[in-house]
Amino acid sequence: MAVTIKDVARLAGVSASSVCRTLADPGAVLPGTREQVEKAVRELGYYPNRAARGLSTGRTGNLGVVLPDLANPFFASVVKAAQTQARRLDYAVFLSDIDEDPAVETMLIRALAKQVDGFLLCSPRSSDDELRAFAGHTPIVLLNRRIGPFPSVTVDAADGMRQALTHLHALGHRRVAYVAGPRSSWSNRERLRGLRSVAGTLGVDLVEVGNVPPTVEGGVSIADVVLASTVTAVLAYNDLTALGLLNRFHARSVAVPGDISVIGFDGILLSALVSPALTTIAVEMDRIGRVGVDLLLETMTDPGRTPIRRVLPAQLIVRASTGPARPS
Amino acid sequence: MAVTIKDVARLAGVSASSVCRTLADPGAVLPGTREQVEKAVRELGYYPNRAARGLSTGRTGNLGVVLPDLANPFFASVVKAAQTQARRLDYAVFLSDIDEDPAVETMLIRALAKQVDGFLLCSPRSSDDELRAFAGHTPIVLLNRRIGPFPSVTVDAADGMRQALTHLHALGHRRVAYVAGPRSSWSNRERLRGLRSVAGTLGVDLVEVGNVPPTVEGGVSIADVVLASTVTAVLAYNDLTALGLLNRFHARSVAVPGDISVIGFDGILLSALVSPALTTIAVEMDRIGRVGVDLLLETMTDPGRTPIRRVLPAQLIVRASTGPARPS
DNA sequence: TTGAAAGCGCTACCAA
DNA sequence: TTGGTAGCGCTTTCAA
Repeated sequence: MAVTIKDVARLAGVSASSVCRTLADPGAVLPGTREQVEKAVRELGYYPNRAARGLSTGRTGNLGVVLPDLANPFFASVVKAAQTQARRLDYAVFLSDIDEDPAVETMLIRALAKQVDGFLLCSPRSSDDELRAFAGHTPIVLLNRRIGPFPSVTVDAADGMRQALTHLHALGHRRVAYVAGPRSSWSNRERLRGLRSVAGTLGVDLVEVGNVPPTVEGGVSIADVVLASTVTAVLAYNDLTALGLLNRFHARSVAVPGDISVIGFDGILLSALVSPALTTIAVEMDRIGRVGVDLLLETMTDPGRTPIRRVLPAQLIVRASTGPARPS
Repeated sequence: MAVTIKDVARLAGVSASSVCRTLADPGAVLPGTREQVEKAVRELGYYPNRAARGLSTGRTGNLGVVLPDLANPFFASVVKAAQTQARRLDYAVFLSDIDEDPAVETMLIRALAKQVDGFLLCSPRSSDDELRAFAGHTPIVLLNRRIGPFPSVTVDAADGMRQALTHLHALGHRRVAYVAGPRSSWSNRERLRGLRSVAGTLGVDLVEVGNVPPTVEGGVSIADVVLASTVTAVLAYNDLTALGLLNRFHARSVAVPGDISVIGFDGILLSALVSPALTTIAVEMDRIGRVGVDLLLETMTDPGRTPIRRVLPAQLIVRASTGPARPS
C-alpha cells in the first residue's frame, strides 16, 4: 500500500493535522515538529495524494487540455508550451485528442469536468451553443476561438491575411485561391473573413475552394481543383494543407512559384524545411499555449471578472514558395 | 456547486447506495428503482467524480504518459495513439513533457504516481537504476526501452539498421557515418549496436559522430562534421536529425544523394514531404502507442506476471535521398 | 433489493 | 501550536 499522511504522522509522532499543516505552511508549526515531520516525509518518500486533497479543498491541481489533433505540429507545439507552463505553476495536465470530432469534445468536457480546475480548449469544434452550455460551470479558456462569455487567446488572422495578400498583390497576383479548412473551425472563418475584406480593397479576385481536412492529405486532395481554378497564387488554411498542395503540384510538375505561388498559415517548423520553402503566416505557437494557461489561472482565481481576450500577432514570413505572378 | 450522487439520490427518492449500484450494475436493482435513478441522472446531468471514486476503489481510471518532447512528431503520434486507445478503454491521460530532462522525469513520476493506475514511459531518459526504483510500486510500461523488470514495446532497430546498411552497401557505399542521438537514449544505443554489428559483417567503415539533440537543429549543427568525415552516406539518429542534415547540405550546395546519401529513422510524415524525400527506417508509431496502452492494462490487471516485451518491426522505406556512392 | 454506516486520504475547523 | 473531528464524493460492506 502507498504511504499516506497517517504513516508520516505515526513515524513523526504527531497528528495528521500537524503533518498537513507542516506541508501547507511550515512556519505555522514549531521548528521541532517541522523537523520531525520533514524527516518522516523523507524517510517514507511521502507524496500527498492530490486527488484526495482535491476532494477536501475543491481544487484538483489539474488542468484539462482538449485539442482536435495532436498529430498536427501546430497543436503539438501549443500543448507542449501549455503543459510546460502548467507544470511551472504546479498543475498537471489531462490531455484529450478529439480527432476533429465535436461530439467527442463535449462528452470529454463533461466527463473530465470534475477532475480539473479548468479547461484549455484548443480550436474547439463544438458549436457556440454547446460551448456556452459549459460557461459558468468550469472555468474555460478558448484558444483560436472567440465567443461571448469566454476568455480567449486568438491570432490576428485578418492582419496576417492582409500581409499575405498585399505581398501577393505586389508580386502581380490578381486572382488568388483560398483553400478552406474545416467548416467547424472558427479560425477558418476568421481567415476567410479577413481575406475577403482585403481582397475587396486590393481588387483581387478571391476563389474559395474546399473545405478540406486541415492535413497534408487535405491539401493533396484539393490541389487539382486549385489548378483548375486558373489562379496564380493560393493561400491554404494552414501549413499542412499548403504542404499537401506543394506535394501534389510537384507530382504534376507544376512549378512553385513559377506557375503558382503558395502560402501557408501557422509557421510550423516543417514549413522551413520543405523545398521550395513555404511562405507562411507565422504565429507564436508556444506563446499561445503559455498565455492560455496564464489566462486560465487568472480566470480560476477570479471567475467573476470580465473575460480577457488576448489577440496575438501574425507575421508573414516570405520564403521561396511565392514569386511574381505568371503572365497570363 | 457541482451535482453529486446525493442530489441524484434525493431526486430519485432512493439512497446514495442505490444510485451507485444502478450505475455500476443496473441489473442489480429493481427496474423501477433503475428508472428513477436514470431519470434523475439525466435531469441533473450527473457525472460521477472519478477522483472521489478512485479514493474508495483504489483505481483512478487515469494513465500517466511521460515523454521527452511533444514537438517531436514521433512522440506526438505515439501519444495520440495512446490517448485514443486509453479513451476507448475509458481511461483519461495525464500528459507530461519532460523536455529531455531526466530529473524532471523521476520527479513527475513520483508526483503523479498516486493519481494514475499506471505509467507509459516513452523513451525514458532516466538511468536504469532510477527506473528500477519505481518497479513494484506503480505498473509501468516502457516504450522504446527494454530493461529488466518492465514490460516494454520496442522496435527492431537492429533489423532496421541491417536493412539500411545493406541498402547502402548495395549502392556501393563503404564508409558511412552515424549521427548519434542523446546519450541517455536507449534507442540510440540500440541503433548503434545494430549498426556496428552489421557494419562489421558487411565490411563497411562506420564513423560515429555526435551526440546531438534529436532535433532538426541537432542535425544542422553536426552536418559539417559529417562532411568532413569523408563518408559517402550518413545514417541519422532520427528523421528530424536527418532533416537537419539535408537542410545544411542544401545550404552548402552538397548534393543529396549525388555527393552524399542520407537515411533517417522513424518514418514521420515530414520525411516524405521534403525534397529530396528522405529514405528512412519506418516504425508503426501509432501501433507503439496502442500496444503500449494494451500492455499497461494487462500489467495492471495482473501485476505478477512475467513482463511481456513486444518488439515491433522496422521497415526501410527507400526514397530519393539515397543513391549510388559517389566514386572516390 | 435496499439503506445505513464506515472508510478511502486529505484538509479545515474548533477546542484545548 | 496542537489534536480531534467532520466532511469532501464515492464505494462497499453489512444488516434489515
